[in-house]
Amino acid sequence: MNATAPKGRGRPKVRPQALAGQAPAAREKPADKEQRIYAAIVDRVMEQRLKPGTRLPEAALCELFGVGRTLVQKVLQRLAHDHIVELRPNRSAIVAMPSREDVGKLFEARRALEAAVLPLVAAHASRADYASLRRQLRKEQNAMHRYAQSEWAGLASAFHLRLGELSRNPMLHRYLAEIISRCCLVVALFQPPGNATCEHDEHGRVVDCLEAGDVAGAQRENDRHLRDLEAHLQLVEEDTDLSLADMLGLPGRS
Amino acid sequence: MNATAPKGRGRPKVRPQALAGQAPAAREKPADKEQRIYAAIVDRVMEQRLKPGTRLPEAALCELFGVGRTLVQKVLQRLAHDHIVELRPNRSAIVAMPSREDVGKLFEARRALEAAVLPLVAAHASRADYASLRRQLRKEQNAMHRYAQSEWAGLASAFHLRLGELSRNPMLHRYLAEIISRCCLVVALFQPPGNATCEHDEHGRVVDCLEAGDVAGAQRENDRHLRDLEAHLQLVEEDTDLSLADMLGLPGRS
DNA sequence: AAACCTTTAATTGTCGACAAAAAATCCCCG
DNA sequence: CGGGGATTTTTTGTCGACAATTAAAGGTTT
Repeated sequence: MNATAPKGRGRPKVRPQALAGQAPAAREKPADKEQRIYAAIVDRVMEQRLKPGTRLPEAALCELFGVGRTLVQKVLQRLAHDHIVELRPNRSAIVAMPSREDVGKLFEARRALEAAVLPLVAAHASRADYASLRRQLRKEQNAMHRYAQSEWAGLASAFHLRLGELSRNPMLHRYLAEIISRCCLVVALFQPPGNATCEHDEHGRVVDCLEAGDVAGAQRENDRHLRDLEAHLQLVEEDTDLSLADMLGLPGRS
Repeated sequence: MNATAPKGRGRPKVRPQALAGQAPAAREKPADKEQRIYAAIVDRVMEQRLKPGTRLPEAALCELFGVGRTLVQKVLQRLAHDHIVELRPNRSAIVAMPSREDVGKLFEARRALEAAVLPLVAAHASRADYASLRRQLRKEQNAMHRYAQSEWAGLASAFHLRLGELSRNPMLHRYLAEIISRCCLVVALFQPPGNATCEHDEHGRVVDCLEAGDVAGAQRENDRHLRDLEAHLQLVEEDTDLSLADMLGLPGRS
């Protein structure tokens, strides 16, 4: 028996993957431990380093973050509530894998919610808010032109997230944040690397309309933008059903 | 020392209140235990038997439902995420007490969300759906005319909830459900008993517009209905701050 | 060689235990 | 008689322990 080909019985051991970036050096407030773990996982999902379908065993997370299972379970519970992870009974939690139907409903909800948010933004936003929005927009374009995709993906999401924040409504902001993080998941799932949607400053046009007081126009532009985004997804899914159907439909010659 | 006036030291014992209706007779699926507890508490809040500010100690819930603290904590976590209960560090969880500002934001979010949902309802609803909606409406009116307030409150909420369901969008449905349950909380908090808002079939008019294909009209009617509802709240709050201010402002003569 | 059964380890579900924090009471002192 | 601490009790925060479930590999039979 050698190490490369374990011949022992039972289930093969899975090696805990590198996930946590920073180790907890000094003692921290006990209340924020949970938030730290939650944020760490969400960030990894948003920047697409944690791909959909990745298993998240509790024990591994415990070691990585240096906490007990109770904390990890609480975090997983919250992540599951936000549909970031999928929680199956008596099975490992996995990063959520939305189905094709889910994606349709997800974007439908996003369009509806952002359309509902825009009037509030127009009503509440001050000149300084628009200025900071423009600043963020420039950073975004900068990243896009540098082909820094992973960074750009985060910034593009941040724009929409900021819109939710500018609505000055905590609940709508939270809902939008949840939907956007799910959309990042979908992009990671359906968009092979390198295929970035080259957007021609669609965000900028939304801000233009907003600042000019044209709410309906902003809604129209944003709706079109989101539909573009959805349409550019490569709707192919490496499903087990598909391969099984192939194997059954064609009598294998090997 | 007698039982009516405990003179022992330390914190006085709190008696667990009657909360759980049915005892778990036979063994049930372990997966649904959590759902049962969650639903039980939400129901009590919706029917306003659990009033805002009521303390919910974990140990009491454990005894009442016959489960360990882990389960209870999971449920409380979920309830807190939905803003049904408020979870303060190292303190008992209490049924949420939204502030006056929260109420404004809450109704703002509700108006925005329902307005966003209505077009989807009009797009997806079949004739049978409208029929069942009408049936529900009649039950609601019946309860109103019988002055069965607690029942009516539940049915009135159920109407809006059903609208979310008819949008055929699980996310928007869930968000609306969360907002509506919070609104029930608010009504329980700001509306003294017996003061029911006598609505003149405002729900019916929404359905009329919807069935006639007049989405904008439905949105207008619903928006007005919700503003009415908010306006009828008695914006008085028996706050500890208020009574304290009273005591400090007026030199007591007793 | 394919299907079935057995074995084994991984993994979650749930619980009680212990420590820490907070609140209410009592005691002491002015 | 009132105020400030010490004390006790309650209550939550967190953890490891044990049982139950699931998945995977090995072995066996046809």
